Amino acid sequence: MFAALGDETRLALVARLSSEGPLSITRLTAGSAVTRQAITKHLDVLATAGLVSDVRRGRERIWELEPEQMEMARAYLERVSKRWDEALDRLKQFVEE
Amino acid sequence: MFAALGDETRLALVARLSSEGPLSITRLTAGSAVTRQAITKHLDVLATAGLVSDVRRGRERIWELEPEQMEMARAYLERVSKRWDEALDRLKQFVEE
DNA sequence: GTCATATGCAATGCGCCGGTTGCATTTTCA
DNA sequence: TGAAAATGCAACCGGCGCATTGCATATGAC
Repeated sequence: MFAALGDETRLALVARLSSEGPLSITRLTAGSAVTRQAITKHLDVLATAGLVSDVRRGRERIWELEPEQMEMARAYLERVSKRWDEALDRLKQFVEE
Repeated sequence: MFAALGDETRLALVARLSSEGPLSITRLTAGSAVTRQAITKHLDVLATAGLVSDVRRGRERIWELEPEQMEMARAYLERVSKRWDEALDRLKQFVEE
């Protein structure tokens, strides 16, 4: 899932969905430099990572964000940083004794 | 920097440094399935992303975490989720009016 | 000084990822 | 119904990312 966010185009898609709300594929393509097919593939990758989901509406396909997964990633990074800080504290204590 | 975290091996390295503290290359290699050279390259990638840093000590090279960058990533994810929630609230209000 | 340990450097190989192109399919609207 | 709009499907391709191997270099221990 970090891998999914690790591509410039995909991160841009997430950012756009975040600020502009649910959008169709063509709308998303209009704001990007690459082909509609490329956008579709990127959206599929994001969907596999659980970061977005889609809903059919007529002949178009509306994509929206799915913030739960990002929340998990956020919490993970927080845990790692915290464990590291604690480890450094222990190290400091050990040196000072 | 999400790309840096988006590789299994690299994320494992970050996790190990987080829990076990500063480690040398050979120590890190011992816990992994791949070659020392692969580990070195992964550490270089993480360093370029600002996630780790190294210090020479005698003939070995000690790597440690650099949590500031991870904190920035954490904050970014938080902002994105928040903006999204606000966007949905606005949408809901709009529909209800 | 010599040997083992820890790391550095370089060349190579291969698979996957990101992107495109061409065409088919579905849905809307006049 | 028929044309245009939105999307789906499939094949193809170039490059970069991950990993390995072989050898060179530096450092510590005896």
